[in-house]
Amino acid sequence: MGKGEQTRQAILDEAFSLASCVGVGGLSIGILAERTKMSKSGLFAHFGSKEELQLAVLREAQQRFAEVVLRPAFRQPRGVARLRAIVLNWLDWTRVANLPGGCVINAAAAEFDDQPGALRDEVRRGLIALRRTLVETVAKAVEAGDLRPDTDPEQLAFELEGIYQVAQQSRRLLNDPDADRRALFAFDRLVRDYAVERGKE
Amino acid sequence: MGKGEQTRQAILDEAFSLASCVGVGGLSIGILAERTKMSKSGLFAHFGSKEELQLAVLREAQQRFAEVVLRPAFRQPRGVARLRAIVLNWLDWTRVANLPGGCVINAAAAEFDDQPGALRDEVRRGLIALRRTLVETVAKAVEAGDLRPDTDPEQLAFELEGIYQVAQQSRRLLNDPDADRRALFAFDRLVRDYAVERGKE
DNA sequence: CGCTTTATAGAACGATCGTTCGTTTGTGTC
DNA sequence: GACACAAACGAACGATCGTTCTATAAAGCG
Repeated sequence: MGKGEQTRQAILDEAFSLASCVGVGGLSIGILAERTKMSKSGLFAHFGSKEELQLAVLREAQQRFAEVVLRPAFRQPRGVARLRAIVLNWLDWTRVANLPGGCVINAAAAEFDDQPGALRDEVRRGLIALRRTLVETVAKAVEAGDLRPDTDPEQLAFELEGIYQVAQQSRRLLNDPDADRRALFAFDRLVRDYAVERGKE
Repeated sequence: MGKGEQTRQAILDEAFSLASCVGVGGLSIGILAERTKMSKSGLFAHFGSKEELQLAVLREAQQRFAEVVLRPAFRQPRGVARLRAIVLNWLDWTRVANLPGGCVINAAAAEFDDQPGALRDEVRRGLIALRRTLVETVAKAVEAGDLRPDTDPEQLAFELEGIYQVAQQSRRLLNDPDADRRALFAFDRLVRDYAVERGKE
């Protein structure tokens, strides 16, 4: 890796955790230059525009999410176990990744959901991919016989995302120490609802 | 109402719908002055600082939420009927209120959840009040005999907020036309889970 | 009406924003 | 070591930001 790629990555690291606090839209080249001890113009040259920097941060976030949340979970056997692993990693990922100010992607989703442009498209792309992964994981849990055959994977994935989002908000804004516990409780109840009832099948 | 209060409200109206699109943090006095056909300084004088303007917008949002979502629902008899009315109004409130860019409060929650200050405090206060209202409504549904006595109102309120949040995201960002239907489906399943089973009681 | 108070306008402030340009420093290669 | 190229810098740009000040216009009241 050449010098250019190296510093670019260092900038991205700093931008990533900064965006966690101020949002992807709140990123500032001046402040970022200050934190990385670079000149504004020197930093700027690595991206060509602020939007390109923001896009790079979003892509970085998605990549780390896949590494930290999804990939380890896929070592679990297909079925509810894998689904549960995803939820557990998901709830933990702001701690595992360097995200002192919360999930970048979720914040960006709320920020850009009504502002057409490349940033919104990128966020959208990422969330659609995540949703698809969830749907497929649920579908495999059905195939594996963990969930009832009439389970609607899209509905279950929908509800899983809701659990995650409210957990984040409860933990971060309301300072609710029980947020994770409640999220897991909701997940378990959800899965129990859709589970095949072993005694009756 | 004097002239001052009148124009202040007009500014707030405009700021409210503008914040829906760009976020409470993205509000700009210059742009707001342009939209209201006022001078920056003339507009500014009504609030004294940008932060005070932002706080006023947040308070306005909370007041409208109470009027549009909660108050009508409280005309329903206590119990699941009232709870369902809240959810229905809730899902509709970005359409009923002038919120072309989505729920101001939820966006602000994601924006300020890690930035200490008066704005975060205000958002927090509003969301805590909402959560409490939900909890009490659930508790009354238990008293009314609609829900099982061992129902945990805080848990149910927690999950209700999750349903709302994912519905918003799915509708606004993913353009999912089924978002509201899925949210209602989740609500009904949730309530059925906690409902007293009439045949067995 | 006249008088006091309030509301609005206009110009300017310093700060910061993203961006451009020319130059200098550094890196990697023959 | 010399050369070609990439990387970083420093200064400046025009624009916009929130804010302040002073002056003008309007509103409210006797």
